[in-house]
Amino acid sequence: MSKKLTGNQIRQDFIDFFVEHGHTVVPSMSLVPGGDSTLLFTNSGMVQFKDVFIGTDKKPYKRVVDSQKCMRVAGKHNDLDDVGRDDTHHTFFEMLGNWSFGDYYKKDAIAWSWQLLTDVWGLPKDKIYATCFEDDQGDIPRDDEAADIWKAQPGFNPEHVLFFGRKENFWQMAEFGPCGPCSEIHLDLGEERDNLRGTDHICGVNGECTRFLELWNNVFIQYNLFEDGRLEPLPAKHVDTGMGFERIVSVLQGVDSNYKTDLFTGSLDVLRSLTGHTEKEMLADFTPYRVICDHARSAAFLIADGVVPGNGGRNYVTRMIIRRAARFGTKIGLKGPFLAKVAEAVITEYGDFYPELEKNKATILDNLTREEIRFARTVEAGTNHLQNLLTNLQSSNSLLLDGHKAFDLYATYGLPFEISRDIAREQGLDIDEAGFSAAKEEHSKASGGGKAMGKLGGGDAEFFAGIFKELHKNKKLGEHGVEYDPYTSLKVSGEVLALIVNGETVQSASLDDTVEVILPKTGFYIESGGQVKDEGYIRSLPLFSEKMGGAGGGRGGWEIEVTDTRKPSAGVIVHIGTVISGQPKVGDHALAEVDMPRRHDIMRNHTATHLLHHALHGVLGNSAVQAGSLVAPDRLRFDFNHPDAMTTEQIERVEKMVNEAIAADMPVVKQTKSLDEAKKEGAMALFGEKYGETVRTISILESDGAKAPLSDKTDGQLPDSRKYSYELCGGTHLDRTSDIGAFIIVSEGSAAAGIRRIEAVTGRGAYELINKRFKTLKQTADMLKSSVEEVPAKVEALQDEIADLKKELANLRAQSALSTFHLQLSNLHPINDVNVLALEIPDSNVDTLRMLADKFREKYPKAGAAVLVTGSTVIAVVTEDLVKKGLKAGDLITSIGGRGGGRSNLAQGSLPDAGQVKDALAKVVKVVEEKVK
RNA sequence: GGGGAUGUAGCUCAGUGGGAGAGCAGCGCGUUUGCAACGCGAAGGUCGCGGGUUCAAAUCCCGCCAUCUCCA
Repeated sequence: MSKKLTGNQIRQDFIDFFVEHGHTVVPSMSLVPGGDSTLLFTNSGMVQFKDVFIGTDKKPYKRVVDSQKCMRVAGKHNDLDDVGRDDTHHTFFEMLGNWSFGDYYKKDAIAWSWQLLTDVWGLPKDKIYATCFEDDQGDIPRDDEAADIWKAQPGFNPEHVLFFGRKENFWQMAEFGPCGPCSEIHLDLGEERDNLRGTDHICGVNGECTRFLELWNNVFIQYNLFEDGRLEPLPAKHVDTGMGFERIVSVLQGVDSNYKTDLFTGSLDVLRSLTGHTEKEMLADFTPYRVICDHARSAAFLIADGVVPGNGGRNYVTRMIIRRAARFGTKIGLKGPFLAKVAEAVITEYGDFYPELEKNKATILDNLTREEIRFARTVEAGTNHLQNLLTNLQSSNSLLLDGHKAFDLYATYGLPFEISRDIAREQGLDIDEAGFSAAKEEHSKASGGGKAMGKLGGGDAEFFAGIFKELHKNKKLGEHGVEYDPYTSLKVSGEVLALIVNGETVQSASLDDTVEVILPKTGFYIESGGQVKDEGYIRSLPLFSEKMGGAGGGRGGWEIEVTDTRKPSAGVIVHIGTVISGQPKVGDHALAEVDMPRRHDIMRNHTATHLLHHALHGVLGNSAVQAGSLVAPDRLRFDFNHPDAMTTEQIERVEKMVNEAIAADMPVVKQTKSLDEAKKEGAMALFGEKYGETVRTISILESDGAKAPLSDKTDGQLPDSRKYSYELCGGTHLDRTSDIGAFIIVSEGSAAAGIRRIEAVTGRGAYELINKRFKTLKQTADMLKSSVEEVPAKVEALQDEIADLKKELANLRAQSALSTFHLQLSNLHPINDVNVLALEIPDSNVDTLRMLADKFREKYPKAGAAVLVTGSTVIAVVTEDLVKKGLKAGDLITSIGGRGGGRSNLAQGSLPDAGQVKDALAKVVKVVEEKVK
């Protein structure tokens, strides 16, 4: 520990050490776990190897070393509010790990841990403790093997082996399945690091204070736990280790806080330059600094992995993290967006090891600033609402703001509780915190707190794994199981290996049965990467004899219509369909044929999707990355990160670019190569997608090489031409872009906050759309008696004409109404000193009647009453002095047989029977006479 | 995925079933001018979209869309 290592060196030391011991370096998987819907974020190193331990995935290597990005933020207890209040917790952290998949075991794992910690990094041997497993329930044997290995390490104090029970030292992934004992390495940091010094507490390994630090966990996966409680040794034993990167860095740099390591120095310096605090001032109120640095780091990594702030799921977590950081920023006097500056420091610190940060720098900074601005707006609007509430509170002589109301501010207007409380307290008021919590609880329940997981049970997988084992044993299937080739084998013949009806294996199926069929090989595409599954047919083939009237036609011939294809378990692919003729039997020879026209439509849409993706980058910039995709036969849907709606002009440019690429007849080249190589060449990979070691790449080439390869190749050089688009993709694609035919964007809209969605059609779909639209247009042109080109001008002229006519008509009607009205007005004879007018004005409307009513009142500000009718609409107006005498306008309407009401001096309604207008009007005079008598 | 809120003039918003408004911006005219402002006038609206209830809907109910927001 003489010279101080940097964080980056420490990470590299770890990796180098295990590479020297034969490990392969594997890059961290994305924070968004691919193919695992049960997990919000990658939360430990083992996530990307989970399937290896379960046995459904195999890797080409047996020893691996990595540093895995992890997020722990939305667990059972939402501990986000606690992160940053102490020196060890983070939302984002790195987990260093070395792995053995059925290769080395406890002996090497422990010895290497010891060597790395003591020889390479020089930690004091007498301060290191190791815990081993001893079952507190007495069922599982004590892990003496590990304990003995520890005691044999040179310089290790044998008394430092301690035994703990299931809670501390037994690891299981789930209720059942692979599991095993683990051995943790703890470090005694010395008495001075005991935060509970002088109090009565357990001071030891797994104790209560901070003196002993858990550094590294070595998990030894050696058992398989069955549902009946049976524990069987696994044939292949694994090692899974994890060391908290930030912890080891703090130890090796001799600091008492993760936040005092050089991992955070850059961020803290930026922050201090913004606040103007000295280091001493900063440490005196360290929490805001810790929160901001931690959250800025998390947000930067999340956005780099495509998780932009939003209002649902992972995106929501990103938003909460950013907003919490922004809130703590105001606590140390920061005004306006500042997180982008902190994130820049994060990118500088981590960019070398995690190139995705550098690559997405602009997106990261932009998203942070946008979210801060959005948050500021939300807080301002929320504060206005709060102020209204507080003002009401003060005028009602109350001091405590109702908790439900405060929660409403939070849940509906997004104003954080702390901000509400601070503002209230500034005004000598407070908020009912208990009521707030109660409301929160209610809300949490109302929005589906106890929602169950998806239907993805493990039972299916076990059932099919059993079938696979059986078929493998009988040499019907190789060790890789059913051969899957959706690219070149669209017609495949083979023996029916298994039939499953109603969840049970059967020897034969009958007409109309829904059946699952396993064949040795298939070309049916399994839904993946947005591309939908294939449909098609499986038909019986005559086995030995010559053809008997074609496939499915002969005696014993049968046919199954395939509607779905799935991979329920490693090595097994099932075709799901309905028997539409005959009786399929296990052992029959069959031909599986993909519905080719449908598949061809899908391929057009998939290749077009890649062209669209590229065009979006060209028009909107590289931050417009894919956020979701659907490739169906009749349409394609593409979601991508973009903050604003696209303009019509942008949409047109994108559409044009894609169609130009189609017209250019570009070759589409499919290759398989190593993930590393593809990434190095700059192939676009998708967030949240799980890739194996070898990947399939789709390149669309800008210019046509003379002998461009047109089908899958596993080696060889591409012709010397630039790549127009280059993506990792397992989907099926055309050989040339011209095969797409045409590409039309049908709609552009919003899919979620910050995510836009484009829907488009190609090929046949595009033709149908064009045809339909053209027909409509032609029809319109015919109706307008114009050419298609002249339609817009014609319609515009028509609209203008209609508007003019409408105005003119309205004027004429008003004039005519006015003249009728004036005529009557001048002939008015007062009855009992009241000027009564009852008048029908044909072809008028409410607005005109009102206007006339006003004129009436102008002329007779006193002692006037009028009823005006047009069609079934009636308006009554009465001057104030008469209202006081008891004549209300609404009553006037009802008393002449109408329905309606309004204000006392002006009412509006209708006469139910249009034929009775004259009678109704005749009544007016009588009613008025009656009332004002 | 679920709960809540919002959608009215170019912008910020008011308008709790009966005459669509204010402030700012923009336009015209005028006064004044050190900067600037002030006065007057006109214009600008499918009240998000679609149904329903009602004599009558910006307003009430239902559905959809969009935006904001919380929860999982």
